[in-house]
Amino acid sequence: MKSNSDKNIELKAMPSSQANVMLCKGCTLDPLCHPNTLDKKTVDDLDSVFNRGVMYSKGEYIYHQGETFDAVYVVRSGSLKTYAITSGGEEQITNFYFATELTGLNGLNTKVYPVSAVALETTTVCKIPFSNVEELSLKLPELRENLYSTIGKELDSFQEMILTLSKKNAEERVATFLMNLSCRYKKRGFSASSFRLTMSRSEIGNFLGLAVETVSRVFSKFQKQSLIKAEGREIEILDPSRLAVMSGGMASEGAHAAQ
Amino acid sequence: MKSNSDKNIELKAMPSSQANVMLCKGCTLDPLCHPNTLDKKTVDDLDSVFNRGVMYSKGEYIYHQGETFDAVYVVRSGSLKTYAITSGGEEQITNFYFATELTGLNGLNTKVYPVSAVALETTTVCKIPFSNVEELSLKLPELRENLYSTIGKELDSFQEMILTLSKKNAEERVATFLMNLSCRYKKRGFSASSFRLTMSRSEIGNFLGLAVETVSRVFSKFQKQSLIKAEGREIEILDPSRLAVMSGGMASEGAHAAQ
DNA sequence: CGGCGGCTTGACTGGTATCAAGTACCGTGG
DNA sequence: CCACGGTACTTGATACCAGTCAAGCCGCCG
Repeated sequence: MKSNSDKNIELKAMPSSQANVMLCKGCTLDPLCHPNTLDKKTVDDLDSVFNRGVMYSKGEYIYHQGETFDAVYVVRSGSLKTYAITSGGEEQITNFYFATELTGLNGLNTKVYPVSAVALETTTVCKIPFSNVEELSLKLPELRENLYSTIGKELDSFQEMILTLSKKNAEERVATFLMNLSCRYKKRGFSASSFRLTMSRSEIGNFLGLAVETVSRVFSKFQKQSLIKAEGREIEILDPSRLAVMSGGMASEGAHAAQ
Repeated sequence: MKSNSDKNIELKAMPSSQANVMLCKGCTLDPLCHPNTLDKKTVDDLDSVFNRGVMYSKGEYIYHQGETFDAVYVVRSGSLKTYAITSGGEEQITNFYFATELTGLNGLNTKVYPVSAVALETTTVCKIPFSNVEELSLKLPELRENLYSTIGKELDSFQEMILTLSKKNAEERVATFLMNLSCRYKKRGFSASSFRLTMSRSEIGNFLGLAVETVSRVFSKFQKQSLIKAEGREIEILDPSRLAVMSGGMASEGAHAAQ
């Protein structure tokens, strides 16, 4: 019942300034949005440049694979997935992103987004033109530090994923995935043991390199073993420590998605 | 016969300044080493700070997993692998790096290298303290641009790897790997069709998430199909287009390791 | 010469994909 | 309100790819 949709409703009912303060707390690029070291004029400039808190419905695109890279996005509420279409025409999900996490950095190399980003539910994001990030990061060492750290987390996350895909079996992958979600929810002040998945079994399978049926079977098996309780997308982690062991002990830390 | 060891010998025989010029041409962080926009004093500073062209023998470590992150490294000749030791104590190779490629960026998040880097053959690298990269990137937009692009390539490379691991079978993985190497060698002015592997079958298997035996079998099969000729580590690509098709068409571009 | 590590090949096994069927759920429209 | 269709999910049966075990070859080095 810690679903983010509750959050969205709350958000809509609030004056936007208040919502900003609430959600930007702990945001990676907070200095960009609330630069207390900058003068009034600059702040006003920012306000006009940033697209703070644009709302997307489930299935709507934040950016498309192939589009020119010009901005990064901070998730303020909700969640999204990024995926690439392979030459074979299949979808490959590369990551999921939740509130406070930053997406879009992959465009850094080719200046074109190598993936598309789609909202998994009603989701709000802040669009931040990359030129501004660059420019401001020259002035604000704190922000620069955050940017590097965020990039590092994204790299870590991918490396962790490579490890998962090349060394772990189906059960270990699913356990890793659940522990990772649990960890990320906890960091955001939600329950670590009880949450609602915002993605389908099929999307989990795609992400983890498993068939839908396999994901489903593992969920069932975990349930029989009293590791979790799963009713549709509602998940309860009954035995976190045992699940952590199953995951190969690599579910912790800041892995998967930049915070 | 385009082996890098020839290169090393050549290098040693040359006056070091000349060697620098030759190898730094096309180097990602060239502006850091030859900053023509900076005054003489600064250049002298750089000379004292940078560790240009340190040589490592096969098996020697450039940096260790867990060490404090303080520098990035540009490979000048030879090659190296980076790997993490998992909680289960297994080795997971995360990438290979060749001349002109940059490694060490993964430490950006935790300020600690999440992997170890080991020379696969006689290898020279330039050690560049990250504080210098940061500092100079503030002054040199060109360098900053390069840095971002390099980071982006590393992200691309990992994403590509995730795709390979979660969607491709053994043959596609090996084909992808060979095409990728071919592409990278070509970019460096070596033959795209004929080269010597600097890593063992076992290391290829580890990297691709396959057993050694599987790698060996795929090499044999490719040979029977006249796709390649493989004599130990000496590889000749006989039918690049067919191999590219086998790889799932995703072997191209700047994927795998930052240039 | 013998030993050892890297590589190859064969036989067998097992985990996961695939195919197939059935159920539950949800939004839509009557 | 219910009927309907579609999607998401589950579960079972079967097939196959790749891992594991085992044996042998080759080249290198002590």
